[in-house]
Amino acid sequence: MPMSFDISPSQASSCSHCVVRHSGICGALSEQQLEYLVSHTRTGLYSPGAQVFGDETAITSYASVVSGVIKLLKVLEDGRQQVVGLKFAPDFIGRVFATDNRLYAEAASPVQLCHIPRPVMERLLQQSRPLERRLMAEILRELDEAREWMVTLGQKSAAERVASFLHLIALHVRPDAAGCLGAVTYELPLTRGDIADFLGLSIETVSRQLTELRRCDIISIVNKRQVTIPDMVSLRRRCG
Amino acid sequence: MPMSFDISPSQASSCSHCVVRHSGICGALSEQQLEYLVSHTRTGLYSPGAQVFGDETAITSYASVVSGVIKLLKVLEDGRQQVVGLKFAPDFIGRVFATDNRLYAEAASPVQLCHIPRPVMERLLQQSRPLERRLMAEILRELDEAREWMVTLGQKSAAERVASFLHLIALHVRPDAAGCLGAVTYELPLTRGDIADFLGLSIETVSRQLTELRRCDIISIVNKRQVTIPDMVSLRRRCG
DNA sequence: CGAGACATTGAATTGCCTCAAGATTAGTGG
DNA sequence: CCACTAATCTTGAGGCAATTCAATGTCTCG
Repeated sequence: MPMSFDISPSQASSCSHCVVRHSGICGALSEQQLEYLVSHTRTGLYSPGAQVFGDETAITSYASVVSGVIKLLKVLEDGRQQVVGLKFAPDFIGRVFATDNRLYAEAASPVQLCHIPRPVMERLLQQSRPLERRLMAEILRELDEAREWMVTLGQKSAAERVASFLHLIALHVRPDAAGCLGAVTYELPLTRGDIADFLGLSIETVSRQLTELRRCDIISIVNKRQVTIPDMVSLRRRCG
Repeated sequence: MPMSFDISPSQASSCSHCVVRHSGICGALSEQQLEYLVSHTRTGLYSPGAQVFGDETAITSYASVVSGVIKLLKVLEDGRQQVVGLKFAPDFIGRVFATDNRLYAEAASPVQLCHIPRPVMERLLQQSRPLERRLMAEILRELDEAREWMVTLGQKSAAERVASFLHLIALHVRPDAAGCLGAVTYELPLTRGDIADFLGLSIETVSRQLTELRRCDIISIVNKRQVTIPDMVSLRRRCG
């Protein structure tokens, strides 16, 4: 089992101007459906490490990330764990058309979620084909990302993995950064331990590779978390 | 680029009793829709190593596996490649709702496919919500499998990876083998090289681990390919 | 200020890869 | 039918990258 701080989410009452309105799946809904959804939504706040969904538990609700980062992880009996996905706002979380979860969802940073009760989501999915399409698009993107990451896990060296991770986060923060010439700066949403679990490396190796990248002026880091990438092209060259 | 033997598929005319009728996605269609589909289907035969779909090429058709095994793989500039998925009958192949491929699809064993032209598939998807649901279910399963495999690639030792691979194939051949007491025998659909690319290991390491499993009587192998697993439980214990 | 979590750095170990040489199999043509 | 070649697989020896173990450094918060 992953470390579970068991911080129960602060439950707020339904928020009419919840960010879910602007989120991924909600552009697919009519005014009326959106009204229905929002009136059945609950906001949850989670501290880093708090468990949002459990493995092998019944699915009672889905969620949409309002802010922060969620890590999806799988755990082996002996405690080894692998982060198999990261969820940023406005991603949707949950296995639709299934009855139970197959992984843990944990807050990586402070997270705000909009919880959607399962029956509500199922009713909307039944009604709205655009919603189903939107969801399908998101799942296909998840599949692409998972396969991309399989290449990193299976083929790349530690140095390349760490570079690929920094690159991945940069693209999430600044989606147009791919061809961007200017510097990109962001706050790392994961601890070294989380990064290690994501990359299939040890904490020490992650740390060493970050140091090496800093030594080569590919990145600079202040306060352990604030990352600046002066040149995305140089970083990309290190991704393998 | 992966080795491309460029064996062009033998094109047969549309086959009225093509196995596509019994395949995964086709149970979701009406008689009329099935008729429409089958009349626009072409059979293709591929030899091991032959490319079915290319990376970064336009999507002109989808396919359904009739027999044999397809490997989906991603390739880095320097030639390293990672198998990111295996497709067995009656799996569906292709990125729906997208315009271009993001990976290579290659025959691992001799393969028979049913090709479905893109416009045909899109029209059916537009018409049939059950088909869309069926496809969604298959994509969700692919996502589950990809994440399961990420754990293997990121966390497991070479010995555990090889055991996990043999276990995976066993479950495909005999889906009920999970709790099965009897022996399971099958023909390996992949070469040592393919297995290595799937597991993120070298060919030599795969070979050594197979030898080791044989030495411990977890498996027996005849003619390099014919694998027998006398006890699935023992094998599972080695999967980590 | 002190405690605890998180991160960095070093030294020693090990698991897997690389390189290299044989063994086995399948396919080919004399 | 059998030698010959090419491809695939196995096995061994040595090297290296990443892990493990251990110690130190840094930040946060009561």
